[in-house]
Amino acid sequence: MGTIAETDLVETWHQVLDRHTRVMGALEHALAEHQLGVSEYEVLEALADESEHGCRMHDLAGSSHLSQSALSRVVGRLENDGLVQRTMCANDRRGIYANITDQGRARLEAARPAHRAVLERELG
Amino acid sequence: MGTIAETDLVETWHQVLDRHTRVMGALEHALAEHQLGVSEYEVLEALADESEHGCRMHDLAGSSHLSQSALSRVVGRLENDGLVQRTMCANDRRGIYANITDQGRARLEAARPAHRAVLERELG
DNA sequence: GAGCAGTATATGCACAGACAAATATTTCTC
DNA sequence: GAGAAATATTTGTCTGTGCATATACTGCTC
Repeated sequence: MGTIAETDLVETWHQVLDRHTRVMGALEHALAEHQLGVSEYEVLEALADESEHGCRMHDLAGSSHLSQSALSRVVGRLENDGLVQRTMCANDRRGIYANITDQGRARLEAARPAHRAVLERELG
Repeated sequence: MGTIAETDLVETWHQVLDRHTRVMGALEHALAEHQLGVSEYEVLEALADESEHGCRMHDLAGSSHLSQSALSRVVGRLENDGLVQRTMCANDRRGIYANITDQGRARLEAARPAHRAVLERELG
């Protein structure tokens, strides 16, 4: 019995891995046509749901599956592309708010159907 | 209705991502104490289930979630560590068989409980 | 059997990500 | 209020991965 449960567990994990790899690959491919990486899309998605003043980097890192340094670089790329703007926080001058720009919102909305289509095809 | 289904789909994907990140991180941490990466462990695991003569690189790449080049490097590392041996195939001299060594089998068995424990804790 | 398409593997290159350290600012403590 | 501990962010560095390419070999076609 113990052996069977163990085997099932490993099998479950392999299935998770397979699904992750498959969906991730398809997303990368689909988003590339919109000049977006998967991480970039996710950050834009998170920022679009935020209120006016944007979101602190720290909180953004918490809600993404990225490390703080990785997030910093993703936002850096997005800022270079004009999709996000970084502004210093007045209260706490350590903090930095990331705001999605109109251009960022437009890019996100342009890519959203392709993103959704992949999830429907791969997970539905 | 369409909107609700769409939201669920994105949420499902985020859950998959979260779970993947969480388990992956825990596995990396647990296997590090056995001087093994997640990919290295998976390849050893696959080779241990193989018959005597090992497995062709090509087939191994197919059964892993890695690209062909990534697999080549993983096996290279494992060979450097003495856990795997590469032998040319006599019939088809393009082909290369990867065999797990006794040392590789020992390392795998040493790490297996930790691997299983993580899966039980994170997926069970 | 010479050449050519197909297959198996390894390598050059570029890039994204993690960890640790550096920098800047706040908050706590005395 | 001065210094110390804590927090937020960026950057240096290293590693693993994918794509494209190079190399080696097979099998087909003529």
